[in-house]
Amino acid sequence: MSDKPVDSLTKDEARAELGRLSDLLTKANTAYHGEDAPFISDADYDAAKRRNAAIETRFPDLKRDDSPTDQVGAAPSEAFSKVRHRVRMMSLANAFSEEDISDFDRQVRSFLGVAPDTPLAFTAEPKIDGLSLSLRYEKGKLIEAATRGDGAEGENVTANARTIDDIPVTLTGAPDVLEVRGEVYMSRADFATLNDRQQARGGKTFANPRNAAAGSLRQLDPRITADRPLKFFAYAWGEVSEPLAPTQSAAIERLRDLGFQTNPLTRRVTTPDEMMAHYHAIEAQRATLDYDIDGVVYKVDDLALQQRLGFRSTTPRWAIAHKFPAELAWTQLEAIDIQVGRTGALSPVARLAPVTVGGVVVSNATLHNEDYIAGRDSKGGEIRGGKDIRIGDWVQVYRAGDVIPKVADVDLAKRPEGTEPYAFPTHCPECGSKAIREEGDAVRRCTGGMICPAQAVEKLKHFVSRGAFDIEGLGARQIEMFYHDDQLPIREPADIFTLATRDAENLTKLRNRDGYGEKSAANLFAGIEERRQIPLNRVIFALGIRHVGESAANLLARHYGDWSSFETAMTGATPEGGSAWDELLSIDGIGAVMATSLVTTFQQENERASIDRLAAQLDIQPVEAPRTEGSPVAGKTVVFTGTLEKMTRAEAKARAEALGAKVAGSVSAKTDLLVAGPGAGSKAKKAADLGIEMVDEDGWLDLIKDL
DNA sequence: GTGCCTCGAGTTCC
DNA sequence: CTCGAGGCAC
Repeated sequence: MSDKPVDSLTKDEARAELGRLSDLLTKANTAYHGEDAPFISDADYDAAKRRNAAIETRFPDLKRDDSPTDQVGAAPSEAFSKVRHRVRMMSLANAFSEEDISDFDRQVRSFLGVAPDTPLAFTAEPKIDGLSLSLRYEKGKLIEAATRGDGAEGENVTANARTIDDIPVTLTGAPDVLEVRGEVYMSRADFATLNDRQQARGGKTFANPRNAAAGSLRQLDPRITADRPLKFFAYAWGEVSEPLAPTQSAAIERLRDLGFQTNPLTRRVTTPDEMMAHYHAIEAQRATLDYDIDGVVYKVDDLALQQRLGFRSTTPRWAIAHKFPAELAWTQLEAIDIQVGRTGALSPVARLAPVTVGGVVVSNATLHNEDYIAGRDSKGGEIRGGKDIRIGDWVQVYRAGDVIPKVADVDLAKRPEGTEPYAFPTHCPECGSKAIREEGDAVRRCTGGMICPAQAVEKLKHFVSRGAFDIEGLGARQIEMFYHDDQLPIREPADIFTLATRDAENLTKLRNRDGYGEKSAANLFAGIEERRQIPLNRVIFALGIRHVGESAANLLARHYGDWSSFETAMTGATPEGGSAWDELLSIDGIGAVMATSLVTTFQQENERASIDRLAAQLDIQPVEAPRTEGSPVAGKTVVFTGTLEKMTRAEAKARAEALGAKVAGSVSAKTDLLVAGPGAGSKAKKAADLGIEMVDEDGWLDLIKDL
């Protein structure tokens, strides 16, 4: 790229350079998105893009049809290809107190049926404050490295991972398939040196070692990553073709033997007291370590037990992270703003004088709700000793779980004179409708419904969000823009699917707008078109009905199967009762509150009409109950009774559900199978009366043994 | 009725 | 990530 100042370019030079820049940026984009090695750095990419824009501003008539300025979503941060994890990368549940730790020990024992006095081993290791990485080795060769991402899908950073010294490129004596997981981090000393160097060069400095490690790993140019002093500790694994060892501690040793760095402060402990002792020992060393840690992780040592314990929706039952107390900071509360959510909830947000806490500058913090500001909890009890929060107050903030800033305390001694308790608004700041608090509800909600623009926009954002329609090129920012657009508005979900038709009829085309070009407009329309065909569960979730999230939407979709059955059921049911209502409540996981929310939504004329307009635009795919391949209990209703000797209730239930069965608590005509252990009483008798199939615990295990 | 366990909703920062 | 609420087992 030429260095000649934009101001002094002749028109011919400008035309030629726009061509070169367009070519360069297009190639760079392709390289980022595809398999090719990226060939220019973040900084060069940005510089080229800025120069391109500057030239276009000076010579608007030279702007090309394929101008890189119009390529929406080509930001470098979206540049890595996606990798689906074959074994999910879970997060960990957190513990903050000794009590949480003994709860964890108790829960594990009760799930497994291990008596309190029987020793149960755990590993305890420091929790490194970096970013997790999964390394896939096949036949001893590193073939792929991926970040955690959302746990299911991460980013491919293989080229960058290869440059890290602690990550072996080949392994000897490893299983054919081995996914090693661990933490990429930067030592404190290296972080300080890097920041000095960056500063000297006029580059950007990082707020903390964690950000520096994250920023370095996600460089588009692996040569930059190679230049950054990243390190890696291995502490877990994903897919393996053969077991590494019978225990967690032995598996970690095996990883060390294979050539990985493992943390030297890892210990084996057997009681909550020992866990606490090791926690305090590590905490005492924290300041002298050369890397940041934010707690201690405990894992059940025996891998067979880990497998029995299994997973909750996002976390394993066999591990927990014991976090160090959060860092605190004092600052002044400048204002309280009210945000309106998609359900109309009025949420107060604290605007703070910027303050550094936990290595990050914080200027906003959540204030939860009315009661939290007033110093009351939801049951009318006191929090912060009953101290209320006022504008102008000095407040103590911390980052809960090291992420979300919260206001913890108020310094009454520094309270300015003449302050008043904060008067929570009784009307929606966005639409002026009355905001009311229902009996027993902690939040105040705007009653404006679809009239309220804030609610409408938030609902639309939810509609296009990840678990819902997830339309490429139509994110929160675009929704905001289209909602306020007079030429081509999106005011309700159905409008999204008429966008292309309306654009075709309009005089001002989307492709001629700021921020859009021929290509990006076409991409958006294609992205929308792609989602016209969509599974029922996503549609139900996308509607954004209160209390109906992803999980409830799945249950409903599975139960009703197709859109017309679902809609007929929702419009036919009334909270007063009747067969449609009873059927709704019979779904495991759907209670009266969810049912009422669903039914009242479909009863409101305007909501109903809006939903109908949407459905008319879509090709909604039916959802089949998950056919668990070859499972003899798929779709069956199973009841466990009596004493189970080889597994606990919770375990039996989790296992049965994983095989597609529904587990009920009591025997009824709908029960398909009763698993009766010794001491089975009335349930066994009732099952016999109803002629329901019965097996004992061994019979059950035999039934599912091949799965 | 009480006490788990999960899910849903709202939120921050880079 | 956290809090509150919903659902369900005991």
